[in-house]
Amino acid sequence: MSLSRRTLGKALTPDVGRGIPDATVARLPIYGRVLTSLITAGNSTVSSDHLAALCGVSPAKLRKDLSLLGSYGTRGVGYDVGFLSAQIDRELGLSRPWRVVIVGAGNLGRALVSYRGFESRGFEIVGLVDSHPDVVGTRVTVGARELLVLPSASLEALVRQSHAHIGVIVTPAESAQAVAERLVAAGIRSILNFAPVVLTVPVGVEVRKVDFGVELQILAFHEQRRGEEPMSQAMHA
Amino acid sequence: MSLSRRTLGKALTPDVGRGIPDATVARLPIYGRVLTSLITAGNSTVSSDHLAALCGVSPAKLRKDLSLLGSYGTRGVGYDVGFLSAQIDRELGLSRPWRVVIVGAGNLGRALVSYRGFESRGFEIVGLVDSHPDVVGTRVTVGARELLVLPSASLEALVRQSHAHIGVIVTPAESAQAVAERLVAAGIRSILNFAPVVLTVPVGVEVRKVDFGVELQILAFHEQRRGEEPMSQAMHA
DNA sequence: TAGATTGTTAATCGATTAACAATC
DNA sequence: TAGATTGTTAATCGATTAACAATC
Repeated sequence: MSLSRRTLGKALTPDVGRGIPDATVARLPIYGRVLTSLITAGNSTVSSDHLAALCGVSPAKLRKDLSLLGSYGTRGVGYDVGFLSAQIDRELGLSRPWRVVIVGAGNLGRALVSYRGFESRGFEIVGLVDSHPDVVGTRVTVGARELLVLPSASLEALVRQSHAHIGVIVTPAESAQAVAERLVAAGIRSILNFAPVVLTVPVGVEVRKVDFGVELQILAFHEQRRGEEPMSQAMHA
Repeated sequence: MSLSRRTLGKALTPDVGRGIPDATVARLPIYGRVLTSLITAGNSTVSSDHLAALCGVSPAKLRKDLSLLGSYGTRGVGYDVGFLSAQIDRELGLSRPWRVVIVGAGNLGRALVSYRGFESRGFEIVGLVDSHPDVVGTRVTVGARELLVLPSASLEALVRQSHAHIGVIVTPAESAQAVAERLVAAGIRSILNFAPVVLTVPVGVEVRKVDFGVELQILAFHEQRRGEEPMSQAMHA
């Protein structure tokens, strides 16, 4: 009973499976975005040195990461940006649409709805719910479309009818766990959690967490550490 | 991450000679938040098993992490939640106030301003700027206070006069790099970047990045992988 | 003492890096 | 060919884990 349920699942499998390491997966979206901007800029090929610099990683790491997807480069030449971009998108699953439900229409929820990066990457926001009567029934514009804020009670129906894949929790901390349970019960197995709580979910459900407070605290830590140490080299504005 | 092996022979200061590992630092805010909720709930002590379960990590990892801060537990008993919480806050630098400037007063910028988790953790938002004439001059409420949206031109003055430590960039991708450069020139050395771009900053400036798109793409990856594998191994609840 | 739980060790696992042979 | 750059190797580094002696 002391162990979290989540940690139990991965013990016995003899990893012959050729999965991409998590650290690499976490970098693929960055490579993808930079490649997109290179395509827009009209480049046709790019070397690992150049791409790595644009992505803020070392060339060795970049080549290692890309080699895990396959041999998509040309020695002496570099990578075809369009082709590589397509391979990364395919690997990440961006070549098919993913339907997203957003729970919570506060400031942050509305900011997410109007965030252009979703639609442009193939994510479709199929619904937005909120429990606050003042907010229910109002509209939020998403690009060309308009989204109606639905009452909290219709969450399950929304998930089922839209066949949503991903639930985004943007509620206060107090309601997040209950929302997560309702999402899972309705069939959702991927959750993006913005509430400052650790969610407990059944094995097989994937939760990712975004917490501005945590990021700020880590910055504060480094700021403090810097103040403690005598300034060495560094700094040239 | 320069490391200075300097011996300030203080009895109560734990041996932090080579610094807390990044992976541990990233978890400290989570431990801190859970401890805060335990304090609120009236608990006085907690075991590593229990705390680990609440934080979603393994007990071994938790004890290892905490042992890097010092020996703050009692064998056979556990940890005093108040004391441990204070040690983590001190380690993270939360026992002193940090002043934050927010650049960009769009949906997301305003969501951040009204995010309670900042003030409650000792961060003070000292200013909010935006380049859009329609937005400049409007007000945003932060808890009890009200924040006036300042014009972009006053960014440098704001940073200097408030002695801000941290800059938060919530602008569109196009303007983010320019804003970063202005922040750094004005003396900021810690940046939290919400714009979907990789920022280039001088050595000594710390940048952390939050990107919802990246998180969603990683979820999509796992969702796809799950669909591909005929759940043979991998899953047993 | 007997039971509980920490702090630490040593082994393992995974990720990063430098170097270079392969090859365009 | 000569120069450029990938893909891969092997070494290193860092993080995780299981186990248990220390000790409350």
